[in-house]
Amino acid sequence: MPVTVLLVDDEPLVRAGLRAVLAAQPDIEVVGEAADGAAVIPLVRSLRPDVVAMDIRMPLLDGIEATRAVLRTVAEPPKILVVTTFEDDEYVYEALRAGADGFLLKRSRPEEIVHAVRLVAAGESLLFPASVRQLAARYGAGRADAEPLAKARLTEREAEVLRLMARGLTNAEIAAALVVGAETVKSHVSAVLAKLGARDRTQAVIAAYESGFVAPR
Amino acid sequence: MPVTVLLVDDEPLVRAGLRAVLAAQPDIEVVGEAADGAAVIPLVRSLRPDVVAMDIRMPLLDGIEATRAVLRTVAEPPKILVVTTFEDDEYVYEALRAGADGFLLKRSRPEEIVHAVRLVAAGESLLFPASVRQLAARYGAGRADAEPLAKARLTEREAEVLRLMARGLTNAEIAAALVVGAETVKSHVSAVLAKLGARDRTQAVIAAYESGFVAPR
DNA sequence: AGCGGCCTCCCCCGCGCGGGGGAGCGGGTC
DNA sequence: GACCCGCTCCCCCGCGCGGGGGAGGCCGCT
Repeated sequence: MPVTVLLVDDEPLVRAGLRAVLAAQPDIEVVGEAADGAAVIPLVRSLRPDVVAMDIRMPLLDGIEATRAVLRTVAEPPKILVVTTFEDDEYVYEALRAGADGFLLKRSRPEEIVHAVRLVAAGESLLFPASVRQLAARYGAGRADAEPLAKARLTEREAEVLRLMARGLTNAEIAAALVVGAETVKSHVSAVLAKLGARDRTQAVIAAYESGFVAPR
Repeated sequence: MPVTVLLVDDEPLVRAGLRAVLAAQPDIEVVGEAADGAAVIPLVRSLRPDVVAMDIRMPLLDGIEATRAVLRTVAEPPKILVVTTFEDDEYVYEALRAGADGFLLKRSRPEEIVHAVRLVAAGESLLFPASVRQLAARYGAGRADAEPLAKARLTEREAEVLRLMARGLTNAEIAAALVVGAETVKSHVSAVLAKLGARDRTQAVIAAYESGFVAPR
């Protein structure tokens, strides 16, 4: 019986890479993919994978929150293997605290990736913070640009407001649609902008499209 | 004769993803890989690829320097397709100044990646994902969705302004980017809004996404 | 019972935005 | 030459937007 894996990453290219690397192994089977953290829980329920390879920086629900959500809501949770780049160093520990079973650098060689999946599937735990620090130190002398959508844990109401923003509605129209006051909408909009790292509603809508939160028709 | 491609990225996962996406095409052949910019030149000399898919952020020699080096030292240089994670203006312009033939976001969908490789191999140069979509919409099976913008018939300058609007820039920033006055940008924005039937810049950006004028993901 | 998160609503305030006009200039067409 | 069009820049003006605060009610967790 092969190890079944669910891939969760917002970049199709990374998913394709993981799939190519893992599917080449006879004892590993990729059973599904997700592009954001919000889609993980239903997929885990229906596919019941042994391992979830989870990116940290993702739209809608980041890997840390998604890890917490899976471990909190699923009866027999899969092993969580956090897949990260060096920029996410700070978040690695948070992910491990959230209950992740191990982490993996995207820079890893294919053999290491395969090895990591096998190990966590077998119940081993991968903790190599030293190597992460090394890599972070080596490459970290670069930009400090943000991860706008990663920390974006929108509440239900905020997500609803963002959807309406992404349909071109003004605050007043959103208020009418949701049957609340205009000031309330302003509060939600401000919260959305802050969480997305957007300067104005236009940038928020762009982020919504870019992250796949809303899809062009 | 298939298009031959050399993959240059420091992350094996990204290389595997590109390879998986490109190798699935009968008319594209991945002839080699490199993990840093320094290894590119000898590989280009020996493999003579049609296209080099080049990451920007790499150890030893970044993609921009590697691009310059290849174009400076190789007799019949390949097309350089810069593959980048962030839609970062400075890097993009720097890469294009260095002689790159186009750039591609890692967030792009597989079809867009394949399309981009084919286009640069054919001698087309793609400056922005938007132009990729435009070309795709023009040659590919035209969707009815593309009509609002097709009918709008934006002038070149207006299209440029819309592109920058769709990247979240304010009027002042657009003015700075285009090296014109703020009042000029206002005029163009007004013209764009009128032609798109948009009430504000947010609706204009939505129309840009919905029509495929700019590409998500 | 306390605490924190979420949703709701309110104030003031600055400013970017968009509409309404107008105008000069170069290039192309007729 | 007359004409149109695209690009450029300018004026005034109203208003939606977003930031800065604050506040009360509800719920779930501890």
